[in-house]
Order: sequence, then structure tokens, then C-alpha cells
Amino acid sequence: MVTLDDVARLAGVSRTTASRAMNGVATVKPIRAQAVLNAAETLGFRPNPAARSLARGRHDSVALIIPETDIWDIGNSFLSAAMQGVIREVAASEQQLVMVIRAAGETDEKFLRFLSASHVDGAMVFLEAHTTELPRLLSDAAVPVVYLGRPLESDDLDVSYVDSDNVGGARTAAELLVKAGRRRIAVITGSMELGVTQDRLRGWSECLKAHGIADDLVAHADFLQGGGAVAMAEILDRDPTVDGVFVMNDLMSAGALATLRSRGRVVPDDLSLVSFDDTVIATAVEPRLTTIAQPFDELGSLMVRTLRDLITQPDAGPFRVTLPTKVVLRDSV
Amino acid sequence: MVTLDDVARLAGVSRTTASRAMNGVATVKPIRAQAVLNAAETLGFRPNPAARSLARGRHDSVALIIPETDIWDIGNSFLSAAMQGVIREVAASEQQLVMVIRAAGETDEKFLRFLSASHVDGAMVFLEAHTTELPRLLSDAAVPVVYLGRPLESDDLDVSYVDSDNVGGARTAAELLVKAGRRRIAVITGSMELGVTQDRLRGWSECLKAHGIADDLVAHADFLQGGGAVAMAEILDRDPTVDGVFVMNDLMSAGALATLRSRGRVVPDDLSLVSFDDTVIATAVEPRLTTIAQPFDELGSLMVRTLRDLITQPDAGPFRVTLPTKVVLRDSV
DNA sequence: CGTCAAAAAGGAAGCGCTTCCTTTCTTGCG
DNA sequence: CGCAAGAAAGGAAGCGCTTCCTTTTTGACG
Repeated sequence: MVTLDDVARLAGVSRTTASRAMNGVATVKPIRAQAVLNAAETLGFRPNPAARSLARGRHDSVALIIPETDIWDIGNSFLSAAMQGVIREVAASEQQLVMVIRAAGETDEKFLRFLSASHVDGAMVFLEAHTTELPRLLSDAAVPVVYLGRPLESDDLDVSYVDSDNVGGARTAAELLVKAGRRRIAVITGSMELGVTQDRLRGWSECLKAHGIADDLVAHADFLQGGGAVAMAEILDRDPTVDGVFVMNDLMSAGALATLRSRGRVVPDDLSLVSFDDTVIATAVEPRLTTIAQPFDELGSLMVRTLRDLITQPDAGPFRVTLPTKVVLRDSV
Repeated sequence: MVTLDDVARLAGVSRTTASRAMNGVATVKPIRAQAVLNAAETLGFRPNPAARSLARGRHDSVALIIPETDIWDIGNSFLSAAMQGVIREVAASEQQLVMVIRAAGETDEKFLRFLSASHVDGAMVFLEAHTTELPRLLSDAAVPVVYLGRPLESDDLDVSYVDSDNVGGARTAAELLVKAGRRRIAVITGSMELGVTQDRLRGWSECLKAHGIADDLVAHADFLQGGGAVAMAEILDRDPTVDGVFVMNDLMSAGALATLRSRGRVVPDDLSLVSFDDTVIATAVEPRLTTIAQPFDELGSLMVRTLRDLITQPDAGPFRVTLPTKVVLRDSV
């Protein structure tokens, strides 16, 4: 292993100067700085991150917190999509991404300690059904945290987050249904304890009201395929005249579609469906889903940048950013 | 921040003894060990990982290498499924998972240096289309590596890997088609530079030959939906009498299904389809796919355990394990 | 009860880097 | 040409932990 001392020796300077040169400190004469850089290059020197962390008290790495219960749908949910952005953005900097699992049986205090010991400068949390208690828990942790998705407690807690414009997206979705001439419009929700669900429900409701259309056909589900199927059946039973439905994610749409097929309803002839997310599922099913796309990738990278800001200027927060959604027109409306 | 010295002081022992107690070294008297443990508990002590790494020269963390080009299908491919197993297994130990991105434009040498500087004790690689050059590259890195998927070079390289029994799985898939009375059986392959593809092709071919059925209807694709659609069309054009097809993953099956639908072929009435992987897609499409399930989760955790073995006993390797696949009967045959 | 080997505990160095503080080198100006 | 002030470089301490080596304690046995 080649150390900074080796570099310094080769460059003919002290270790101190070598360190400064490597870190671009201005007080080093350009000539020497170059010598150090060259020496580092020829020797293939890479600073030992452990030593650096120890000396600096900083780690240049951020954590992505994943509840053990959520691991099971990394692939399904929007999680993986946003993870892309996170991974890319982290990689582009000099930071490292550490995955921290919040074990199911772990006590709060233990988790908090684990987190603060996890050599990370900050943490990111994707807010999902299983994570709803985290904001409150982490609010008094020493670690800067940024959420993807507005925490329900965002009003009284000093939290930073990034989110899509769920209200606006849902409004657009409903608008699409109305424009298609639908008048009896239902909604299949995700877990109600999530901010996203509430926001989307609000957007849907607002739009319908604005058009003087009833907004009573609400079926609650859980963002999963099975739940979507059940909820669709429930809606059909409650009001067979339903001719439009807004489903809060693609996975539930797949379930709803199956129910509709088995009940002999043709989409989009008999009934229009607008989904949310635009994941792989959206083009894998038949008909392909008209859906509200979230800028997952951007959200992911934005989250990383926001966290970085929060780490460098802890008092400037909380940071809260909302990104617009996009309509993807396909065959289900 | 509470340090080991604080603990030692409270427990009334030296830092050395405290360290030993914390690490369960046998030469410390049970009485004192307990005192130290208690002190640590009351103080909420967590060893500083940076200091520990520096002193031990070990990091207790492993890397998951992801090529930048692959980030885009974390959700689609089997990647996320296997990642679950990895994450769980790593979390269960005292290790940490670090995601290391292999940037697209990065030179080999730079990447290697980056990797060895990334405070990890070993690395894992999911072998995919974009990773085929990694085994050769990493073979002379100082870092222990385990692959998911047999590298093509496995014969002449000293590599460790875990894999599904792709040959056997493909054989079973073909067998399913034959049993369903199909006699003109095609295959849609993934990227040919991958070991999995070659293994599955072999299994398919072997089975057909054993039954005296022609194995010439091969269409090459890329494991993606669009590729599957195109390949299916190609097969249909080459031989309209085709009545069975083995598709090497679910995503391509979704594409193939779309083509079949647009050509007016009904699955499974006119043509049977057997897929591979059993991801979410398999139940989202219509008809639901009969598919060969890979034990992704197990593969992931096995990979971590294998890597651990490789780290602790570098000379015992290479380790190579193959896990059986499982048939999941649904509606496409 | 003394001796000595084994067990237990402690002292201190050191992992590789940063950074405070001191020393040495430059430079501008009288 | 000499001096002071600022720039540049270096010495050395220290981040929190492990571990080698030494010292102290323990206890079995003569």
C-alpha cells in the first residue's frame, strides 16, 4: 500500500505539503503541488479513506435507509427507479453510498445508534408504508436526513424532503378522465398513512369537484397488485356505472386490469383508466397504461444534492422541493 | 461522541482491556468484561468504524459493483431481486454494503484503484451484458470478488461465482413445451456474450434433441422488452407453424406476447410460451407466464456468504455453487 | 508458605491522514 | 542592502481504535 509519506518523499516535500497539495490547498506553490500530483500519479496513490475519516471527522458517504420490510419490493415499487438517480448522483461526487438496513425487530434507540455509528454524514429515506414512523424517530437524531416523499408530519417537524407534485399529477389524471367524457369516476388509493396518497387523493377530488362531478367512489388499497384487484372489484360492486378510474400506481393498475378483464369490461372502450408512476409495468400490461410519470431519476439525484446542502449548511434548512409530473399518453384512456 | 476511553474509565479498566472486552477476546476476566459491556451500554458507546478500520486494516464492508450503464434497469432486470438477498444477508452480519458505481467513461486502471481504495474487503458483481469484461479486469485486482452468474471465462480464470442451474432450468422449460404437445419450438435468447444465455440455450437444445425435435428456430435478442417483440416477429416470419417458444426472461416475454397478440395468435391456445425468472412482470401480463423461477434471494445471500469465505480464506477458493431452479406453472402453456 | 508458570491487565506504539502551530523562505519597501 | 510582514513549508500532535510487548496478578504445586 502506498501512503502519503511515499508520495511526499518522491516529490521531495513534507507529508504536510503533500497532504495540502492533494487537497488543493492554496498555500502550496504551484510547482510543488504539481510535483506532488505527479508523484501520486506515478505511485498510484489513493488516500486511505479510513485514515481520512478519522482525521477529518467526516466520512464523505451517505446512507440510504431501507426498512427490512421494504426490501421485498425493491423491484416492484418506485424504490428502484429513484435509487438510480441516487446512485448516479452519489457516484458523480466523491461520496460513497452505503445501504443501511433498518432491521424489523430492532429498537428505535439501537437503530439510531447504529445509524450514527455507520460512518455516514447524512441519510436518505424513501417514504413508504413501512417507513412512516421514521421521520418522527429521526427528527432528533444527530444525522441530517432528506426524505423522498412529503412526510405527513412535515408541518410540525423540521424535515427536508423532495417530492413530485402529487396533487397536480392527480389533478391531471382526473382531468384526463373528464376530457375523455367520463362522468362516474373512481379512485383506487395507496396506503392512507402516506403523504403521497393523501396528496393524490386531494388532487383527484379537487378536479372532480371543479367539474361538478361526484368524488365519492373511493376504494382504499395498498399500492400492491392484489390490493388493486380487490379495490377494483369493490368499486364495480358499489357502482356498476363507473366509467373511469384513477389508480394511484402501476402495480395496482395491473391488478385492476385483471379484475376488469374477468368482469368483461374492456379498457378503454367501457372504462378509462389512468395510472401513476410509469414503471415497466405500464408497458408490459395490455392495454398499455396512460399514466402520470414521476421524475424518479431527477428526484433521486435531487435528494442527494439536497442532502449535501443540508450537510454543509445544517442551519440553512429545511429544504423542500417539489418537481412536476408528466403525462404519458398510452392506450388505457 | 463517546469513545472507548470513556467506557474504560467508567468500567475502571484500561483502554486495552475495554477493547478486548468489546471484541470478546477470551483473556479478559468475565467479571470485567461484563463491567465493560455495561459501561458501553449505559454510555451508548459505538466504536468509531473509521478508527477501527484504520487500526485493523480491515473494513467489514463489501461492495456491490454496478456498471453505470446497468443502473437504468435496476428495476427491470433480475438485479433488484438478487439485491434483496444481498442486502438482507449483509445486514444480518456486522458488515455494511457499499454500492460502487463503475462509471461509463472510467479507465480500467482508475476503476481498479478506486475499488481498492473504497474501504471494502471484497466485491460482488452481477454479471450482465455490460459487465462481461469485468471478470478479466478484476482477476488481477487485489480484491476478492464473487460473481452472480458464471463468467464466460470461468474455465481459465480463477473466479468464484454462484449461479442458478441455467442448463437444467432451460431443459425443464423445453420439456414443458414438449409435454404440452408442441413440436415446432423456438427460443428467444438474451445477449450471447453472457454465460447464462449460453447455458440456457444449451439446455433448450439438449432437451429438444433428446426428443428428436429440431432446434434451429433460434432468435437472438437482448433481454429487453423491445428485443423480445422483434425476435418473436422474426420467428413468426421464419416459420409460421411455430407452436411453442422458450423466452429467456420475463421482460422479453412481455414483448413477445405483444407481438403475438398483434399477429392474432392466442397464448396458450395457438402457441405455448415458457419464460424465465419469475419477476413481477410474470403476473402482470395476460396470460400470466409459466416461467422458470430462479432463487434470486438465495443466490444473493449465498453470494455474500461466499464472498465472506473468500475474504477469510483467500486460498480455499475458487468457490462455485449452482442452485436449482423451480418451475412455476401458470397460464401461458 | 514460597516459587514459578500461566493468566490477566496495562503501556505504548502505530494505523494514514489532517491541521494547528512554529519555523523558514520570499518579497516589498525604507 | 537590511528588515519586517506575509507566504510557504515543516514538525508534531492527534483522530479512536487495535495489538505487540511488558508488567502485574493469580493460583497450582512442591
